[in-house]
Amino acid sequence: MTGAARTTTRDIARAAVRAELAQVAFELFRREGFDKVTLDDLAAAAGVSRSTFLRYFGTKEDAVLGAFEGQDRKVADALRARPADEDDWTALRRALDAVIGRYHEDPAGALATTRLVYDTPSLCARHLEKQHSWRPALAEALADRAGAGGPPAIALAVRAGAALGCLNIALEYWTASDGRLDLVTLLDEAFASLMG
Amino acid sequence: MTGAARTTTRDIARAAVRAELAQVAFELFRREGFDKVTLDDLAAAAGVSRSTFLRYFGTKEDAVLGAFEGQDRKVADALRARPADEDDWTALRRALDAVIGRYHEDPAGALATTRLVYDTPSLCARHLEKQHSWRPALAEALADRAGAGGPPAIALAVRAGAALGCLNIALEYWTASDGRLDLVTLLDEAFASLMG
DNA sequence: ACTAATGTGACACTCAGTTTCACACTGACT
DNA sequence: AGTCAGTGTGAAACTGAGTGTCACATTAGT
Repeated sequence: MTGAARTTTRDIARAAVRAELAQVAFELFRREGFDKVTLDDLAAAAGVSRSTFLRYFGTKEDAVLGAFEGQDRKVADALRARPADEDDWTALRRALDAVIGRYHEDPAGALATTRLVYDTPSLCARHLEKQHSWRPALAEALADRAGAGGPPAIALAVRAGAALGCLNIALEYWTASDGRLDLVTLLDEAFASLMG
Repeated sequence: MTGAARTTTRDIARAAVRAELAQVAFELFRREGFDKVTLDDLAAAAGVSRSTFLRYFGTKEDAVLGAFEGQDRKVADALRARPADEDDWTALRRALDAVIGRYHEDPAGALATTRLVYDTPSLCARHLEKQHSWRPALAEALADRAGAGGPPAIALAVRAGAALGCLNIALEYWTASDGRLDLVTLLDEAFASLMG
């Protein structure tokens, strides 16, 4: 039974190749535009075959959106780590800090990625689709925090969804300002707009 | 100059054909599953050529999602029609009544459509993408209501987004309950969860 | 009745994504 | 050392969505 999820040397090499491919793809997309670049172009630029490229990323979009992978779990974990007596809104707001860290570490890269995603319809669509699954994950984390006897499930879903909406809108404004506005401030403002 | 947007006899015929094609497509999708049905199947079933089908609906998805077309404008108009002194949340909640009317008129059909969209990934993605453009439209309507000196744009965007989130979640729970739960109640509950 | 605009079908084409097969490499076991 | 299974890669054929072009028919306007 070798099926256990052990991290082997091979996995590390795989991850490195994957990162390299994503990098090459991203630069090509930025230079030529996502839609103008074909899978053949990508494969040629990366020095692999079309087959190989598609084995690393099931779709062209995933070569870009892989950057966002695992963020849902990160936020959900951060949410579960918040003190149990904290109200949902504060906990959600704090949990989102786990995600916006990225944007402070590499603002230029994050800005470029966000731009590419926002103004490429197919990327935007896929991104929304993936984010759609974040909401149930956050709602579940909220339920874990609240334990039995907390608010009904629909309330938790609404709050999780609203928090994610705040994140998206804050990112939108941040991107529109070329990263000049402060993301933390924007996110706080967004959350504040939900009240009253 | 015949370019003016006059409704001609042709337009009426076109709309009828469009509705007919959508109907045929919908039944085929429900019976066989969206992904199993090819454009050729659709064309054959509808008795037109593949070209013609694609002229009526730019994509396979649009044959289903055309049912939702114009809802954004309907909600935005309803929003603008609300009294100016009403608070944003109440106005948004009331404006959404313009949309859920459909679900009361033909619950079975609405349920079937919603189901099909929700559990077909490509349809779900396109739907989310289209709904994405509703938010700015609603935010603009809120801005019109508030006039100058109202809340900042980001606040209106957040509220519009949250309201749409409520709609989606209410619809989700309604669908999950096979239409047995009351949609209006669900929507009220959703809005209530935003407060406190 | 003539003409111009428009709807339709046929066809060729590009590209994404799937599947299949063959080949090369690596690591383990004898 | 030599076989053997597992795995990554490349080549190729295939399906299906969507685009573009062209010819033909129908219909509206004069």
